[in-house]
Amino acid sequence: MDIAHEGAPRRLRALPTRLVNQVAIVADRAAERALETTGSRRHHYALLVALREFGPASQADLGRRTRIDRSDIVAALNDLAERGFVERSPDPADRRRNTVTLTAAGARHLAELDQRLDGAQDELLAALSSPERAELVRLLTKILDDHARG
Amino acid sequence: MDIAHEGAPRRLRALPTRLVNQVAIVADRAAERALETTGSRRHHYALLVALREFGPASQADLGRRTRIDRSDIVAALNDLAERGFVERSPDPADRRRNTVTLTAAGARHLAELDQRLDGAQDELLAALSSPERAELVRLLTKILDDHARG
DNA sequence: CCTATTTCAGATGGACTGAGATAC
DNA sequence: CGTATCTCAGTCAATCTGAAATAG
Repeated sequence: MDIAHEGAPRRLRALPTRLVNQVAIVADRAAERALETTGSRRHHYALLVALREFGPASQADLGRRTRIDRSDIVAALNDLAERGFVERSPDPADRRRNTVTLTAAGARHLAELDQRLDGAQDELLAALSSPERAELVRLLTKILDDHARG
Repeated sequence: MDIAHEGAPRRLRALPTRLVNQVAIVADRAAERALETTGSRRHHYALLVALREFGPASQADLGRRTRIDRSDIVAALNDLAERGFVERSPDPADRRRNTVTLTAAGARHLAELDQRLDGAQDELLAALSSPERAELVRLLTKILDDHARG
């Protein structure tokens, strides 16, 4: 028999660092489950989204946009390129860089992931009203913007 | 040069599962840094808090209270027992169980961790007002309570 | 000379699984 | 018998570090 979150110590229930950590576990599980059958993970999704929104970019740029580590970018792009969802080509203007481009197949794959992840959001936030969801997003964004300036 | 969170794709900035995940990274780092010199980590802290709040408990109970996996409980309690912060004794009423007890040294150590973690909360939530912090805790708790019932 | 980009090899900590031994 | 507890061994995805090769 499982004890619900109400069974946790008061101190832990009121500790924001812990609270955020626990909600992230639930959130990550929901996102993982949503992507389960797609062959993609959160990193792949974030990279595809960045390419759709900003157009072709270098790997270093993608890392800054998504906050994914340079080294994990390499691995995720290898996967995506193998499946034909992105293409890597050398940047003639700066030969250290790869220009990464979203393919048509990649855009279609991304649309599918979008839908599945919308479902994961609803699952995570089922207990919250629309204004509550908006407020949560606002507060989390405020925290993140504050720390990204550090 | 690092791009702030404002530089992230709009879709990602508005995606709660992602947002929570990113804030959790910041939160975990703050908590880790706060505990850095203490020889304890988040698991140790959660276990000590549970023992203080509920008194002596079996390892299975501690796992339910803290949502730490049975197997990670074993490792964390090994550490704490080695340092004299908890004691394990067989439960005479049910000989499958260990009764885990907080020692005086453990309580002193816990008081130190409490203080350090208070600092980590302020660091994480620096950008939020008091009512905003309370609202964030309320919303996160609501999500967690909702999912703990699944 | 120093910095930036891509890549690889690996460390680390956390969440989790499976199985065995023991006891209810 | 089936179930619960404790323990160990080990998997897994994600975060992150260090260093090499190349190029600005």
